[in-house]
Amino acid sequence: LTILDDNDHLDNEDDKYHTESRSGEMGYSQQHKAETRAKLLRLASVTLRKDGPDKLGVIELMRTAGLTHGGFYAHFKSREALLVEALKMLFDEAQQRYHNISTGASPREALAKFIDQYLAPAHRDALSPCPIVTLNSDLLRQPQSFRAAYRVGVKKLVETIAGWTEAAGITDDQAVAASILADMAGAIALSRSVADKRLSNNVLNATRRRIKARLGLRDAS
Amino acid sequence: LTILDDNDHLDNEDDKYHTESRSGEMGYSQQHKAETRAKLLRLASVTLRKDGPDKLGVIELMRTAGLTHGGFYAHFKSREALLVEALKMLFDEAQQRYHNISTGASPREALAKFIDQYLAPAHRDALSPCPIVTLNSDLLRQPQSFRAAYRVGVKKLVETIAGWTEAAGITDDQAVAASILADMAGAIALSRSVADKRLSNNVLNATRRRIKARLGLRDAS
DNA sequence: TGTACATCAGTGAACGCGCGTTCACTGATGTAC
DNA sequence: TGTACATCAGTGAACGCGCGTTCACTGATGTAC
Repeated sequence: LTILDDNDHLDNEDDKYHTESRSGEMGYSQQHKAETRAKLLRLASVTLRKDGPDKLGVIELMRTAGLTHGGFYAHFKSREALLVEALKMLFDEAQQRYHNISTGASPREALAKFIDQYLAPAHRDALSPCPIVTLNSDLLRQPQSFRAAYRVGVKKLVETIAGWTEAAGITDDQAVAASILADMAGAIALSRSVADKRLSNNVLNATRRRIKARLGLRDAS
Repeated sequence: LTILDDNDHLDNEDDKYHTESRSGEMGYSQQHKAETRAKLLRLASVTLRKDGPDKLGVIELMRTAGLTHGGFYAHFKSREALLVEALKMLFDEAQQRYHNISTGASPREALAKFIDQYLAPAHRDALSPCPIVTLNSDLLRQPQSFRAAYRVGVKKLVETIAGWTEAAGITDDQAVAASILADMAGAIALSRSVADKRLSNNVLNATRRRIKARLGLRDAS
């Protein structure tokens, strides 16, 4: 009878699955559609981050997802709509990383961790997860819809950082938070365009120490 | 006879023009070819700066120059070669602007002028003449030839700034010069992605004051 | 000076290719009875 | 439970378009005699 209980349990879960996913629609389930859309967005955001907005193609995306290109328009109004959604996803992911950094940490710890991670050589050498680093030059070349989403994303990130500095009793000035982000993003960008590794590392180190000193944070190295 | 003198003068200029321009070649003059090439590069560098590397097209470029697309290959080996040349031109122009800033000015004056101009709201609101601002996100997406030229260009700019700080008796550390450039380029990029004009201006002002304080320069505002 | 010839920047058709979008369709999966 | 029907995500041919590059050519401008 324990087995039966188990079976019941599984049946219940299946029922739950079906009622939640099939909604009142026919044909493919809404969950299935949502999963496909999520998959497309996930793939699109990777391409957007890696190759930029101009290289994000509908046909290539669908092929990567194992689908044919015509089906794209069941999920997105246009390529531009996809671009905006993918960009929002990149900013949401950044916001999530900020959230993870600050969870269980004091504001000062969060700031220090954030700065250390951002200005680590590993960040320079990898595909940056930060949309500001990967996409700042694209801002003025893209349509208004893209710019608007970008600006909303930056605003939220700045507010999160300003929240930390305020909670740490340093300052509630958003311009300080914004210029820290600007300074760090610029440092990553420039460290990438310096061939000399020693000089490149020095740029990151100098920036890290300077920002931390400015905020009254201790620097380990 | 004054008229004759004038005519002689014109004739002489024509002769000069012909001997200088026709060189030893036949058909079109070398000067004519060089002028066309220069025109193409000038137009290409504007497009590169404005619309980015991916939007710089051979056919569109030739049409803008009033030529047909086939003739392109008399001047450049490939689109990629054009891209690299156009990029070099942008960096050369930047280097020229740096030179103009420092002519007839003390190192400290040059630094102050440079910082003030770079972080002016006018820079944020215009198409940036600085290749770092306009192209930093493109670096990792473009071919090696592009990256190499970009890195050479940045290196020269950093050396020029380091030359100023050294001559001013501040520091001979290139990492300081590089991180100033990074800070400023980042500030312009971020000020553009902040919708709130007041906050955007504050980012620029905060960055300017901070950099000047760091270098021991007086700030007018 | 005048004429024959050589050069080569520029022309424009053609190449193979990829793009975003549309649209008539198919077929797996749901509901209704 | 079994069967008829409806839905709609996904298919794939087709659309007009633009891309970078090649190539046989043209014709303006030079040199040679």
